[in-house]
Amino acid sequence: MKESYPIPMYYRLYKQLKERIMQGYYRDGKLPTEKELCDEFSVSRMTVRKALERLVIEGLIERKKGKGTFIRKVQGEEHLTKLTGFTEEVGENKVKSKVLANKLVRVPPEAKSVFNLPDGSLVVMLKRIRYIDDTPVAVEEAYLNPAVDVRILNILEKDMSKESLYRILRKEIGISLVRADEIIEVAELSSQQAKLLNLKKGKCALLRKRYTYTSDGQCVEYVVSMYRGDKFKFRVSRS
Amino acid sequence: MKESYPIPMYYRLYKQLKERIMQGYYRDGKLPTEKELCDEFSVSRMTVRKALERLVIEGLIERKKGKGTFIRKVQGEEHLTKLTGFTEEVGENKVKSKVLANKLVRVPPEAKSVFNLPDGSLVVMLKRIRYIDDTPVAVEEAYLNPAVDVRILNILEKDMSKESLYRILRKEIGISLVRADEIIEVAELSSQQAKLLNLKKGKCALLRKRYTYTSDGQCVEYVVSMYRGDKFKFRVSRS
DNA sequence: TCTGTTTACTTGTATATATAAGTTGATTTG
DNA sequence: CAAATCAACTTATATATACAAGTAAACAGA
Repeated sequence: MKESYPIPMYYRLYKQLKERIMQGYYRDGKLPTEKELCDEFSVSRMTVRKALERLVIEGLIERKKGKGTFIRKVQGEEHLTKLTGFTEEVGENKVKSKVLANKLVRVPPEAKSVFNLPDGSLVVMLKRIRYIDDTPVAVEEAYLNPAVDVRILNILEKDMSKESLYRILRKEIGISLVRADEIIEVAELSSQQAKLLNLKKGKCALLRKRYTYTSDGQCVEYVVSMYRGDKFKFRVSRS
Repeated sequence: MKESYPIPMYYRLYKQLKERIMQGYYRDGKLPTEKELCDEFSVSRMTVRKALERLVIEGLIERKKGKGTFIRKVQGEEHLTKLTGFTEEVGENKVKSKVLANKLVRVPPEAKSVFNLPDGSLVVMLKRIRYIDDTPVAVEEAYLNPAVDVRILNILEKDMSKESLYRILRKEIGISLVRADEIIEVAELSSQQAKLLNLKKGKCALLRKRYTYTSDGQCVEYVVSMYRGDKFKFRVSRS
């Protein structure tokens, strides 16, 4: 990362506490009080609270007024189940993928500003055809921002025809995905896309652009997906 | 500032700002500075920041150091992070409607079970063409469940070419709409729909089915809308 | 004119402090 | 002994203050 630049204290504290929680340092399931953390790290209470707040948002800890701060047993399960990738959406057993590309490319213009990267930066591009029951239903092009965590580059080495991208980001790299913005529109299949999906050029499809964000608001993923219009519907729950 | 309310100030501020953003109060897409908000609401900067932080997490606003706070609205897209009707989504000044029907009909089969009504019950059906800047962009067929509140029948008497349906439901009848489930898919325009939208039959469009629920879980509205595929995008925020 | 520099304004980080409101256990009181 | 109270803890809310770091426009000097 950008270790040479001054990293905010609350962020370093957040990282360190997260590390400790994941390594089982607080075995009794209880974190020190705010006061104790202030003393241990020689920071003010607000700095401690800001770090703890992030852990709450990620679902790692839970705080109770008058009692203390506790590690959640099912760490963020609820958060994780809501925001899902294709594999989780459809069900692991029926879905297959064919990897068309898994390589470094220059950041595309639509992602440049959300990724907050300079022109010409390299990002991981993963292009896959998605199958359900051996029928091709979508072409998906995902761009992943390695500035969020360098281990994202490890994806290049993986066999992504079997792996779930979101599982790797969450479980292996430990990135907590908390929000996604999607834009859904109608589009016609290009000849290339039509060929990949075994359809005719010009057929209607659902085009979904998705920006996925981590708990600290960094955009880690930009996906452009083309779904067969005759096979797919999107369900949205608003409140 | 000392308030005897049980609801925290930062939360009320967050709610109010959210409301304002939704209503288009900050039309230029820019929020006041922290200082200005401090002065307007007579609170400290931390309270303002805490309110704004929530809006950032929800993806409603975006903040830039040295520049200011900006509303994350992409122009030409529906702004649907809140539960809104068409009028609120697009902005009251630009939208017009033509009423094609406003009458009692038998409950359609897709709505019968969610409305929890016996076969052949009568419901209000409101069919409208929606215009933005005098261009027809959608055909909308709304079914309203009078079992939720009999005053829904009053809609039959209203001139719905000017009124916002959601305003009537919320403000006049006092129904609180809290959740909506939507299904978005691709569809081709029927000859009738094509004629209404001034397009050719068979053109691609976005078909949205929407079920809107009240706070006590009753389904009050079922809407089938056909949006021009070339004019509309749906924006969805997931978390 | 163009190029740095200053200056004012923005958000970001951080400290210190005060008060409120739940929780818990010890202490007082009937 | 039992119940009420109190004291000491916890997190939650809120204020005031300070400085850092980006941004942009005004300004000065070559």
